[in-house]
Amino acid sequence: MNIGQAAQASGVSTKMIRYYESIGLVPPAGRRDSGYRDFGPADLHRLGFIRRARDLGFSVERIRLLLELWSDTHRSNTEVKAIALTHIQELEERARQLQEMADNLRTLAQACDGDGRPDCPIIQGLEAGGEPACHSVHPARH
Amino acid sequence: MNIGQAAQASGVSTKMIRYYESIGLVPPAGRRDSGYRDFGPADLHRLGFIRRARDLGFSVERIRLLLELWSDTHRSNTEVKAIALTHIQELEERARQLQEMADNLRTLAQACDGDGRPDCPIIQGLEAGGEPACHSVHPARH
DNA sequence: GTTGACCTTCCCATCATGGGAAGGTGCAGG
DNA sequence: CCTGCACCTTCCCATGATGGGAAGGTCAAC
Repeated sequence: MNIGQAAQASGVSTKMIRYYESIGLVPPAGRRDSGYRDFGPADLHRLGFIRRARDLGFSVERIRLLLELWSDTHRSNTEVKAIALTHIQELEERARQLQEMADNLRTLAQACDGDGRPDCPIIQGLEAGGEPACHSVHPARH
Repeated sequence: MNIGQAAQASGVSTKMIRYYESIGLVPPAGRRDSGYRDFGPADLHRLGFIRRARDLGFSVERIRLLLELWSDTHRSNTEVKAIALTHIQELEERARQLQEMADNLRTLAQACDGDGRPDCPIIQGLEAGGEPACHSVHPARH
């Protein structure tokens, strides 16, 4: 199977398949005499695993861990679950931060009539935004 | 005022101040005889505007628009509000996608006991994840 | 044998940010 | 005056995951 067909079957682009090979996330594909890569069912299986993990937002490095656990028949599901729970927390933290930005901006936007006059509370909020909007330092606080 | 002091006062790192200057987001700072940049109150004001906009998740290009509107005394607040509302939608869309990933993963994780056995529904879900997971919806990268 | 679709490698771009090297400036203490 | 240290300058490189595109080889159908 050529790389294009493997891409279509797995849902991973040809660019990404080559990239994953280059960083060792998948083993080097077999080659035909022509130099073309040749993919078999096991390769597709692995690529599908990777794509589903990416669809769930896992980073490449986390996927590398998951792949190791996948191929380890003596793995403990405790480790897998720990990775998953950590990832869930990170996803929710990022979602929460984005939503917080949206909420803050909406507060500003609600004060703006948008009626065509030059007067604009949104601009004013950015201009002199009260406090330094507690950003960089300690994101802990829960 | 040196760049380090401007950085502390505005909450924008020295690296970022130079970068913003290089891409024309802020005008070239004045220079002393030594070649050191010299920042005045107007520069700090602009840097503070930029930092607050970034804290709200605006991209550099959007900030460029906002800065133009800021300096345009005849601006209409309609435009500003339109940018803000568009941005709110994008933020909430991204937050929603992240939360959806978290929810999907949590569904898998809840099926996993994490009791130390090799059997793991999370790995199984990644391995044979049913549907091709609807590829058309990517996390938006602007 | 030609054509067009596919493959190969290699380099470059993104976006916002930081790291670090090599060298100049400024100031305070001996 | 000299030394040291903290700061400044520019320049290059790296990130993470992805795509674009060029230059050139391969394959299959007509």
